[in-house]
Amino acid sequence: MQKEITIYDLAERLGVSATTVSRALNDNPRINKKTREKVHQLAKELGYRHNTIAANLRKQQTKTIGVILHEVNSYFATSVLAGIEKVTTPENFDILITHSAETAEREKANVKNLINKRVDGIIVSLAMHSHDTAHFTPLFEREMPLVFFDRVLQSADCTKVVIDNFQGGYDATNHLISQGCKRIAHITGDMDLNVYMDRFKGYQKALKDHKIKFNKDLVKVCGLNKAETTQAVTEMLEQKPDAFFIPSDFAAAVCMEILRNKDINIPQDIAVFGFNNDMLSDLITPKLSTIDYPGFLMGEMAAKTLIEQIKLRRKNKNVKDHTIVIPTEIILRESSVRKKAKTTRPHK
Amino acid sequence: MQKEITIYDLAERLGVSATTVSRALNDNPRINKKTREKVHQLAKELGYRHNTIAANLRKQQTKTIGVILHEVNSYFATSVLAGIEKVTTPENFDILITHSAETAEREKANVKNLINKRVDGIIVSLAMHSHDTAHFTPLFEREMPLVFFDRVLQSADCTKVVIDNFQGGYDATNHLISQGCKRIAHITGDMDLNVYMDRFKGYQKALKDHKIKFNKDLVKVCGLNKAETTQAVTEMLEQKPDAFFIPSDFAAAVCMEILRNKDINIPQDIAVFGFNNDMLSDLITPKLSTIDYPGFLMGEMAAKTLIEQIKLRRKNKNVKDHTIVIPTEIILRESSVRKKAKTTRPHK
DNA sequence: TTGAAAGCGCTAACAC
DNA sequence: GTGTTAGCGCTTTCAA
Repeated sequence: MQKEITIYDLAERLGVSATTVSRALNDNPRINKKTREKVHQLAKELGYRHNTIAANLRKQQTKTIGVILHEVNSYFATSVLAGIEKVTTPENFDILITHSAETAEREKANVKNLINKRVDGIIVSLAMHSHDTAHFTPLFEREMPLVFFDRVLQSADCTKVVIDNFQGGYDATNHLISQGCKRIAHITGDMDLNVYMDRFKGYQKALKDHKIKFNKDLVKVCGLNKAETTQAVTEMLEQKPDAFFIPSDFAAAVCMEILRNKDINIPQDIAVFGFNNDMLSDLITPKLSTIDYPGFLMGEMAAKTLIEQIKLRRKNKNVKDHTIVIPTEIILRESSVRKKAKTTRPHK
Repeated sequence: MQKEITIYDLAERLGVSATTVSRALNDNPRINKKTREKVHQLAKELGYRHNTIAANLRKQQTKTIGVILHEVNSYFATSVLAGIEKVTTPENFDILITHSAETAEREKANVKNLINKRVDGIIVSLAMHSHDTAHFTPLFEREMPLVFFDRVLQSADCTKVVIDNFQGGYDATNHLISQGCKRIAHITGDMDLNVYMDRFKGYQKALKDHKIKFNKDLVKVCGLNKAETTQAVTEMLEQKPDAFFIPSDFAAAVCMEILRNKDINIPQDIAVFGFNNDMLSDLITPKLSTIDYPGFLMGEMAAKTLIEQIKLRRKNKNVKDHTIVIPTEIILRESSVRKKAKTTRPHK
């Protein structure tokens, strides 16, 4: 390609200095209105494009927020992203999305990449398999503005945005019990992650509150993908459960398919309860009861807090860490409601 | 934060020049092995991080590919992304994902942003509403390596990766006819887009080949989101169709829900046919017949071609534009198969 | 209101 | 095998 036009090219043609051009382009108020217009005019004519790279290098800031997601392929992920965008766009921050495909290795590479790219701050949800979290220490050392959301680092001293997973697990289980379920199977994800651990605790608490003895044979941990869920559900059926509480709508849908193939009636024979209120929970038959997961709101809160941090940091002020807990909401649909009138609610 | 370590800091401490440090860090072969090791060692100790921005400015290349998607929230989109990543990762290209949320305005802003960020090339699928495509001309002027995929600019002289939408539309319609359907409703998206136009042409051709007269009352264009699809389907029912060919799995699923609510039997009363082979097509009941859309392969091809272009361009060689057509595959499931044994296939 | 000069951190041409 | 020097394109003092 022909070389890109620079501010020097503009300056030369207009007989002014590059400084003036730069100021004019940035609408600096102390530039003469006429000069400014001339500059803008010529810039447009010649197809000048601001070189973000050069500006970033000079300004030592990128106005970019790195986002590390564990996966991108879900309604939840896109909701979070939308929530983040809602607050970054008006603030003129760009976002750089990376995903770790649930592996610690990729997560590590992403952290490194984002540091090298000198993002101004990072929003992260942990990968399923990232037990060794040493790769985050460079961020702490740099005092990089950092917000964990959803799947958070329990130990770390940093800002977190989470939903009340305990309450969600409790509500789901409590509801299943109210429908007469007594052998509630719980197929869930890695308990090292706060989200699954807390939901599990909620499950246990609800059982306890209803004097149902906890039975560890009814609990199974797996990757919650199609293959592993299929296996877990199939094995679990030997325990003769009368309900499945699977805190992932996708995995719950997989479970429902298996039950259907075996001509098991949902919810009469076995009730099913998911988690997330994903798009598909409202499209499958019977519709899936679930816990609404306000991804948009989480993204919004995370971005808002992060930008605050970034601004404080620029002023060299101290950031105080805190945890934001977002309430959940139970969504009752056909897959779990045995009694009374159906209480169906549309997907938001 | 404390300032980041630079190659000058390393150079000073080691009593060598910055050049040497730079070379050592980049594993330049003409650097002494011992020197290289010392540099790497100290870099690690001090937590040195390569400054991508500075390097990019200097090298006049970013090793980054911009991707403009019309939306991110689909199995197709993530498949494409995965396909792109498969080829960019080994080539050490980063990808910068933007989405236009189906609006021309956002698309325009994204193009501008990617130019300002000086990406080395761009892969784009058009937004539904981007009729005015003037915002792409800066890319052509710059001879920016550019590949359109899926939703392409019909007019433009550039490389395109598409699937055989005509064949897909033909196969779907042909199949429905073979199942005895005669009044096949077609609810589809903006016909200015090649994808919908070509599927529509395939639909027409199949009708013609079976001597079924084309009836324009059975065709409706809408946004294919939940609200618009609901309205379109509801209105269409007045035409008493015996099949719906809706070239979007999501919209087809919405349609099926409406039919279910009206106690219309699928496929006996009305058959339904989608497009894309999305995740959900295999999870809903009855399972949705559809056309497999090889997103992963498309992403792969697009990225491969783009990187070729980028490399040619660096050598100042000419790029010749071409169109790559990827074949589709019909997936027959319960929603459309009335006769014979069920031919169900799992989602890939 | 404008300009000169310096520098962000890196790489590469050229010299030795 | 290593160093000197210049420069990528921009912003920002400081001075006028």
